[in-house]
Amino acid sequence: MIHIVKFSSIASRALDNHTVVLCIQVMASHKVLEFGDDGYHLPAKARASRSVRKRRIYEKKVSGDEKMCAIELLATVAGSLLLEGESSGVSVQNTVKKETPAEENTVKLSEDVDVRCGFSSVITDPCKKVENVVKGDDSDSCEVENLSQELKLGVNGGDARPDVVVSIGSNISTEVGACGIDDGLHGSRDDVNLFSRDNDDDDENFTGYIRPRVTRTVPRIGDRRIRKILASKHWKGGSKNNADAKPWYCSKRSYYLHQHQRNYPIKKRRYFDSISDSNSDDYRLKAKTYKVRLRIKSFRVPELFVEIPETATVGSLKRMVMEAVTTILGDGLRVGLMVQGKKVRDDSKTLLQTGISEENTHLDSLGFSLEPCLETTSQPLLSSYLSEHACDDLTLCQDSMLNSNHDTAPSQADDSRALVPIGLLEPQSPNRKFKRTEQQQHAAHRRIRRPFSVTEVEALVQAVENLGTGRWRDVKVRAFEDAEHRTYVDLKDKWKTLVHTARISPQQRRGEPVPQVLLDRVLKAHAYWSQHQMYQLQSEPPRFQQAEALI
DNA sequence: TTTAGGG
DNA sequence: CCCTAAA
Repeated sequence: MIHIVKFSSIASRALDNHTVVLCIQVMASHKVLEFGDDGYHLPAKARASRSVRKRRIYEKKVSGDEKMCAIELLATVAGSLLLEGESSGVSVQNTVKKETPAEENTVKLSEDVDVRCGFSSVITDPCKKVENVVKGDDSDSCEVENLSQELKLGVNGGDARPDVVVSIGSNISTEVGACGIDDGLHGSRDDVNLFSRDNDDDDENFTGYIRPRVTRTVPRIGDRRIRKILASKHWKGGSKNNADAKPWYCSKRSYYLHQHQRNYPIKKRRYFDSISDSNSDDYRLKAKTYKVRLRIKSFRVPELFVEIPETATVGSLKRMVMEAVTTILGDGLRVGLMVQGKKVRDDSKTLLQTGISEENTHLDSLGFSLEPCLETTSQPLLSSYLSEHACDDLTLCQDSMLNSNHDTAPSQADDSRALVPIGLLEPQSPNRKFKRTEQQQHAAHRRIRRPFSVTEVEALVQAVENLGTGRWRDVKVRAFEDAEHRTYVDLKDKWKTLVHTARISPQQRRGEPVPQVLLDRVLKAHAYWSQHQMYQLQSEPPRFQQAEALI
């Protein structure tokens, strides 16, 4: 059962040499939710209100270059997901001391990470429009000195897979490790660090990052190379491609794992061996009872693009990031497991069968991922907390999440438990709870269904007869001005369905029957305006009533 | 913001 | 109803 999940930190970086590092601490399934050094709490309103949303501004697509020019915000939540095995009773704590906004275009991130157990992971982002959420919060326009450009924060699509992950922030080095069940016999339990990026200057334009337990100055970033990283085409991708979406980092991870295998402390390989019972009646028997504890050392939130005026305060920025993160978490996450680059989907397999507990050897290529929750079998990981405390506030978030996720292959939704039998996951109860709320959430977002009454249909038909089928705004003003809940889009949609209804047999129609006479008028008007669209485009649209006679 | 269509 | 590309 996962008791504690924390985002231990989040770092963002601006392109203009200004760096802002934010830290977030999230304690899922508990109530703590700190944000940065302000002790930020889960926003009471992480979702833009309907009204806000309504008048949200649609922006022109930002050109690639514009995007680039905009502050490249590297939002990296290098957090630690702490697992607390209930059975073992091991309580893990992760402490991250936050950052120090620098005055000189640099920021120091100092932290003290002490994570005992966890697994590194990456959230393959689900959300594709955090902007919406964020926008709802543009009210705070205070002063900010360090941000000179507009921060563009965006969340990549479902199957985002950046070439590179640039992380500044803590826990960048992902660590995957395993240790025997904590029996206290092994006082020393070094972290298995498979990812030391130290010598990894790469080919990938890593510009800098901070490792745990290190205080370091983030290099200034003025280099456009970053763009490549952030604006990587790989980040985009329709949700429909989610079917085969794998956590983008998988391959990368493997890569790094191999690259850094040498860093793997040999002594660790003996870790399990030492666990064997001293009495060791039967080694093999004991072996089967081995327990593996996996570590989620950190995980990143892929990308967050936030739009914030330069006059905003750091505090508001943090809030935005918070909301973005919340959004991502809001939809729930599930765990994906990868062993040696292969996704393990068969939940029934034992770890032994998967080759995880036998020797440590396989751990080298063990990888976890946090993925968007899908389908009904999904395993919301962090959502339990959210569902309990922030459901109402995450509607919009959920919306976007859902929209970007429901196209995903359901087949992925079943591998989450493969490696969690350690009792780290305890999905059942929290899950169901989440489920309900999720649906409720969805329902909450979607406007309530309001079937058109015959009277309304009449009014609509009348208006269309006169105005034609291309002036919904006018139809609205003219016939539904007072019907606040009927937008011109609604009217347009209704007309669409009316035409359809009129064309199908009465038996196939549903809902309150529309008088045939009206349907006839619908058809007639539709036919008419189809023939006379030209008039609409031109100056003198003939009156339907009159023109009708001509037909 | 509206329009026009697909989902 | 929703979501959006386009206009």
